[in-house]
Amino acid sequence: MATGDVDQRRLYELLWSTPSGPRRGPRPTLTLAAIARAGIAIADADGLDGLTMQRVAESLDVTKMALYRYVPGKAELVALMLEAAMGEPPPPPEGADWRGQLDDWARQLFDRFRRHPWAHAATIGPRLPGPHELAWLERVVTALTDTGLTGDEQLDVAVLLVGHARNLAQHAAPPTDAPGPNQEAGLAALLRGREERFPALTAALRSPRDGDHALDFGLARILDGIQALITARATDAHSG
Amino acid sequence: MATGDVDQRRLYELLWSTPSGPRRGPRPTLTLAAIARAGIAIADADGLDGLTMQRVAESLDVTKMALYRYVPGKAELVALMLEAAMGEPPPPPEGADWRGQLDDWARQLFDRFRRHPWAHAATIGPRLPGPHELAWLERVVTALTDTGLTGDEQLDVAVLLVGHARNLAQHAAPPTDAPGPNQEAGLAALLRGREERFPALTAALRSPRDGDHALDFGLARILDGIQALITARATDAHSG
DNA sequence: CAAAAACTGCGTCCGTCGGATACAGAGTAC
DNA sequence: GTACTCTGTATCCGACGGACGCAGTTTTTG
Repeated sequence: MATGDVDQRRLYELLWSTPSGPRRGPRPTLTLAAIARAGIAIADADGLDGLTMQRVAESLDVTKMALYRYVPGKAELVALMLEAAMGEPPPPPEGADWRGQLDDWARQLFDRFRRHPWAHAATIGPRLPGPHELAWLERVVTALTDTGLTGDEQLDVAVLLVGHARNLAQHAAPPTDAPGPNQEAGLAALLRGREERFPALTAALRSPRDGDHALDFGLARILDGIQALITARATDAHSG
Repeated sequence: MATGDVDQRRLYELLWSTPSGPRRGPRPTLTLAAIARAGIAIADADGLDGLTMQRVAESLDVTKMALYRYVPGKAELVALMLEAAMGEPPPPPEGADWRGQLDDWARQLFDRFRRHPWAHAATIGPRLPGPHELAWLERVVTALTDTGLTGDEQLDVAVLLVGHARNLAQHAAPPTDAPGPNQEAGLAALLRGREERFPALTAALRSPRDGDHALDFGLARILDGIQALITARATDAHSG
């Protein structure tokens, strides 16, 4: 990853254009989808640092330079991989209210991020979103329609939720991983011998630990906060 | 950034060891702090991709390889930069309750992340935290002592807040930047001509936009949610 | 049916980056 | 003063992203 420059115009066409009509010349041996799939497999295993044009090409039985006929560069390849890895958003659970919908939505997104650890790094900074990404966003706003929240607030909720899901995916190990030593074990080791410097942390770690509930905890607090706002809005509207 | 391997033992010594006693040989011309400072200046300007050992060395009037006498590699340099860039946590505002303390804490952290956009990428995945990072954590847990939350929950609150501050720093432009076109302007342009595909998003963007309040909004919801939990706990304790 | 046009895949080359290694000189302890 | 140790440096290497131009193949046009 030493390429920070993205060809915005070409990336837009790659993300949003429909398959074009009849072309001249020999027919391509590869497809964008296949290239993205190959890249995802490599990045899932070895991260974005392990993702090289060379390896992608090898896994497709092509030369490295052949890829550049399809993709302008590595940055755009990662963007395509991200769009493919996120995929279509799942349908909202039937009969669920806004809270049930958002809860499910956040957990599904968390799962996507956990399955593709490189996705976190790939979603830093301003980006050109793809159709799938916008479809995920659309789901949140749809769930919040008729709750009394303004459009701004609906988008802010989306930002808040996607941030939480993404952040917690980095703390959690990928699903295939063995249990292994978690973050807090290392924290406890670090604190040993420094108890008087970090007394509150030491005390917090002394209490009984039962599994990792950070996703659930944060999600519950966020949804509680949103619920309080919606309730307040409804009360205002009725009384005003 | 093509170095994902970190020498954990040496990094621990670099982050946590005190300056050692008298040494033999010629005295070093550089200090770890000066190197980290130089790296921060470069990364602030051009990001982690613009940060090369060569450039850091040049800005210190040394050869590239001289840096490796102080730092095992680039990954460890970034870790040191992060520790220096975050700095000591600010003192809690006087007389503030837990909510006031956490609100101020989150905004201060947000500010640090906004000033150093590369810090987001530098904090992905499991890491060895430095003294400053643990001191920031300690502040949160201290603020939540005697609120009735368990140690687990106090840590979960910290994860939740740091995630929000960090996530929103990436949406906001660095403080020195001109206003410029924000994210939502690009979103509106993307939606043009696709209104029937993303009806809810289109509607949300049609409502009046007045500035970017995503940080405030999310922070308020999170703190509301925590407050609700604390209140419920207190009620349980009194009635049980 | 022939020829031009367009597009694909590939071989070669280059600049840059992170890092290993070995060496010469400088400063300190005995 | 002498031996030892640590510093800064010069040189070298492999890997990577990407530019460029060539040859072959397929479709369109006369």
